[in-house]
Amino acid sequence: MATRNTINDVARVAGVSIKTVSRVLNKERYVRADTREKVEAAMAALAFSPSLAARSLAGKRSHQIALIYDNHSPYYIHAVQEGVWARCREAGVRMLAQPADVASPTIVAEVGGLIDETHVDGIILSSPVTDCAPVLAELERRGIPFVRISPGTNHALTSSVYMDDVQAADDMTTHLINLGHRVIGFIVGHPNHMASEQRLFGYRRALDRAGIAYEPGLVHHGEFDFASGVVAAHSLLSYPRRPTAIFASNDDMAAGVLTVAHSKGLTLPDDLSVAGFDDTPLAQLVWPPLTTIRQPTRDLAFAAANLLFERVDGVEHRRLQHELVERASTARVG
Amino acid sequence: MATRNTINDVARVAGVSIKTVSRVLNKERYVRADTREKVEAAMAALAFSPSLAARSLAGKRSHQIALIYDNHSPYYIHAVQEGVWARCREAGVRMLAQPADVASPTIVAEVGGLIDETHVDGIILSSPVTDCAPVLAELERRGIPFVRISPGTNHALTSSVYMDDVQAADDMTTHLINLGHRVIGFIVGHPNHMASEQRLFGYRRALDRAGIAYEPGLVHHGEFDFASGVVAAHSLLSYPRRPTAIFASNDDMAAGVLTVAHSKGLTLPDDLSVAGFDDTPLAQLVWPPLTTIRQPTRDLAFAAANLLFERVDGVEHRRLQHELVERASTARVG
DNA sequence: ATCGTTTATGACAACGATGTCTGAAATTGT
DNA sequence: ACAATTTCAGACATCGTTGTCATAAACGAT
Repeated sequence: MATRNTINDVARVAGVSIKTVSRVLNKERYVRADTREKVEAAMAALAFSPSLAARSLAGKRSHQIALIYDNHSPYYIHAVQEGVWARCREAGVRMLAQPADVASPTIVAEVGGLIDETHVDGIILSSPVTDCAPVLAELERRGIPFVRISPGTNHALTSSVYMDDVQAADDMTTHLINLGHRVIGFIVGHPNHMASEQRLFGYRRALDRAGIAYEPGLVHHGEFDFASGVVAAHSLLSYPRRPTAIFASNDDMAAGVLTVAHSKGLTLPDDLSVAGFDDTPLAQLVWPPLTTIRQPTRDLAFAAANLLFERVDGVEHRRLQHELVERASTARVG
Repeated sequence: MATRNTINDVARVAGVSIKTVSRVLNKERYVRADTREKVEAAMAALAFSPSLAARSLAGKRSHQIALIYDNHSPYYIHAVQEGVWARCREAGVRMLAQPADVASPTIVAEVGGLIDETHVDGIILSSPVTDCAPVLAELERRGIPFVRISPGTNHALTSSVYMDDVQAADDMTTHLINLGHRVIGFIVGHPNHMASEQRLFGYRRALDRAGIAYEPGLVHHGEFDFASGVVAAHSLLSYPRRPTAIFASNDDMAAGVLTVAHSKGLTLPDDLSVAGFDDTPLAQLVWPPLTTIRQPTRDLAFAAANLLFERVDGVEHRRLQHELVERASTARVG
């Protein structure tokens, strides 16, 4: 078992001091071009990778950041991890993916422990941890930089990246109205997620503008999962004023609606239009493929990491565009 | 910004030396009960979390392991991460989730760099990295412990956890035969994954046993994704001897079959039975819900981490049971 | 009572980098 | 040509733990 190559080995091979190797490694000034080349050649020859442990212990940076999430959609988490990871890779920084539970009383201790143990240079929060007040307070107290992906509250607090959930839900509702629908069911998302309220608000705003009265019986509460979509769909489809379209706050719940519709023998989309939200891969795997809102999750995550590395002074917010993707699950009202 | 609490602070508060704190932390012998209690009280009072960087630098262990994957199914990755993470949490070890690309020429350097940078104590490989020969050779060379989840080759090499893919595919095929199907299409998985061959083998074995001739035209090659399922389904459904059932090697491809069937106006499952494999959440989100093989992915991952922590002498293999889950996508032949 | 063994604790070096400081060499201005 | 400045490179302390070794206290056997 070969013993690890250290900065000392590189220094010896290159014929310089370890400090000079360190300078090359960190791209510091005051290294002559030919010296740098010698060192780089030595590093390549030894396949040298510096110990993160030693670097974070001695230096001010750990070259690691953490991504904290508590989200039960594998597709969403996957996209977020992918985006953050891609940016970290460019920056030569390691990403620690850390699941959490916003409902747990120990979440603050866990986040604090993570920071103390790993010395991470910064943190990225994804929904709903973005709006977990105790966690935010703890991060503020420690003065550790962090960026939030799609936060719902305290926008002034820190940098964040987001999309306009209100406008997106408005867009979709308007789209359904333009297809002639007047009785439109809506399934709200998980109460932990601030986006849920915002999407509901967008739905109401579009109805208002079109002069359609808001009808509480057409709105059901779900939890962003398939099962709650099924439950909500059953209620909505047995409501006296049966909707001609159902807009679910995410794709999983929309899939639940499709299943109920199929099991009742409805022909889609003629008997019922169904719309989702997020444009996860699932939207294209179901039948009929879902008309939905493309949420640029991967790009939001990438942008969040970018913002963290830029260390912009003060607070900066970046909004990314959503897009309505029309597929076969919606049609002009029959 | 509070400065980090160190082992020195704990030692001062508890009135002992730092070495004694270290002993308590690592559950070493030779600490009197009352001393241990004093130290533990001090640690709790200071909310002390030891620096992983210092621990891995000074000690032989880093309290970190890496999970390396190259898999394009978010559901699969999610389940694997969950399982490994749960076991790590129990063990007080951090999990580094590391995407990789088995087709990349730099994969060995990346894995080596990961090990050198992070000093990980062990590694868990998931398919198809499990069968990436250069990576396996590098890990062997370094003598770092590793466990593989569902490897396809070199079973003698290291410990692993797996399920019986051949038997599972045989079970499903037999199930379809028992429902009266005689013309059964099969969609093979991604060529990178050894499981693909094994599932094909199980399909053929079941046909043989039932005395049904193997017909190459009924077998199409896919890549474990929805799109390739669609392509394969189109071919199969226009084959002269049109199959009454199609068995896809995973759920995503099965979803592709469903979509093609729906778009051709077939009534499911009466006109066509469809079976999947894996029992990812997707299986229940599509219509009709898929009859599939439940692969205990999360438990396999948990067991893999367990095996790694146990450091069993030599090589150990653990097989977990699969299960045929019958849902509405399969029916007796019409 | 004495000795040997086990238990319990601490002093100090070491891990592999970076930060700080110091001084030599190269460059610039006059 | 000389002083002042900037550039370049190394010596050494340091980060927060664990490993090794030394030693004191407690215990058991004679």
